[in-house]
Amino acid sequence: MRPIFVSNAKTEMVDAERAAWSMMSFGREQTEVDDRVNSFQMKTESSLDFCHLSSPEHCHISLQHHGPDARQSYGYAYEYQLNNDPVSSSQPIACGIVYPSRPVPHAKPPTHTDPSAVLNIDCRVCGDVATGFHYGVHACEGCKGFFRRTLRLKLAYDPCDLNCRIQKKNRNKCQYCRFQKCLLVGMSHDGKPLERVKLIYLHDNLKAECYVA
Amino acid sequence: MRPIFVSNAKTEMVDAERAAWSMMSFGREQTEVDDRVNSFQMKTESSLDFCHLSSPEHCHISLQHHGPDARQSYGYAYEYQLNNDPVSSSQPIACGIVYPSRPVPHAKPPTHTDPSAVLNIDCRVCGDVATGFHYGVHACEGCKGFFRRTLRLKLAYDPCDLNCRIQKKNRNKCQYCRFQKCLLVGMSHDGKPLERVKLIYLHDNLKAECYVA
DNA sequence: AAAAAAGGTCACGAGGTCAT
DNA sequence: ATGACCTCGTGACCTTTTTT
Repeated sequence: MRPIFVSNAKTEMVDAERAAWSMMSFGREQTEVDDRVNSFQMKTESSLDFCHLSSPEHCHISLQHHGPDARQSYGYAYEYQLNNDPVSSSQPIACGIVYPSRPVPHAKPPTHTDPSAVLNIDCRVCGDVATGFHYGVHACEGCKGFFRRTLRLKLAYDPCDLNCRIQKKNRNKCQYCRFQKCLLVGMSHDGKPLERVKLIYLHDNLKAECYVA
Repeated sequence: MRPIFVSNAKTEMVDAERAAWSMMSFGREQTEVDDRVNSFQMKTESSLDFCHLSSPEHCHISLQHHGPDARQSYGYAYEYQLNNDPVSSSQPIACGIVYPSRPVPHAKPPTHTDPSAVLNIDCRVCGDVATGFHYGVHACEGCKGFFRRTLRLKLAYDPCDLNCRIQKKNRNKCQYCRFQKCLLVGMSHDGKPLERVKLIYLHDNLKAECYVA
């Protein structure tokens, strides 16, 4: 767990009015990294723009390379903290994923059927493996389809006040609570819940997509 | 029943922590095979990674091709044994299905209503023809319905300590032992017992999905 | 042109039905 | 009570549209 500092990264605010970012401290959770990632760490070890976040939360970042040898998973997790107070410390925030913004040339593009290409990030609704950023949040194919069907067919489910915990193995047990969870984590048909999402370009082909969870 | 050995297969552990596989011996139950399958047998006639299995059981593997002529069923059953002890012998385990990892283009996938497409797999409870993967195991319509009713109506059966052998022709004779058998082979209301599933890549487009039941 | 996300498809299995 | 048959929600996989 060697803490590093990231700064001077090129950032793109998805919702500039609301968010501003503060100093981040990273804690590496995994020891194995490849050369490119090490160099990324070298280059980014400086200081980020300050930002505010309405509801700071714990944060995980997962790194992934889709290089020529993508079959060896490079995924590993970061934790970092942002401060609402630009000067002082320690309210942890946001959750996201870091991945190359575009694949290395000659690298086989990852496909759905290629197990090595799976994002190392969980579906925010049920915890299954997320296949992408769907309706504003990282979600698995199941929750993506469920949300799409619900809106498209204007489905209404039997109300439930048990606030069921939605997990992969039981996500089909309570449609009402599953849909509530979809809304809770920010799924929206009108595009990304922009005020919660922010992109950080950490390195040439490494991009962080962070959001408040 | 010509026994073959499979090894050096690329494996993907669904639950790497739990399972490790041992030497497998296959016994062909059907004599008619097409060229591709013969070549598969040639190529894979070597030795598998060793593994442990918590509860070894009898095992069936069914091969299936979804080739251009998928309407002719290529399904046939394998029996094989795995050993917990990598060196010596004979505790049979696991049950699975082998199929191409991706369908051949233009091949019509088999459908439910197509009689030729019926899985050549036995119900793990009574040995009748399985109609699918129900409650986590391959089961016939009868045992599927029986298990569903038992849970849904919370039925309790007269205890029996005879450990009755459940077969198609006598499966309705002892409800208690039938339900015990359902549980024994791993039937579960919570969906597939995923932690028990393992994929083995036997050949380019042949994949085995094995589970301990 | 390429990547990502939205949207469509359909085999599959859970659960219901009802003649037996 | 059983089980053959049925309906329908699900989600893996695919195509289309949008974004970069």
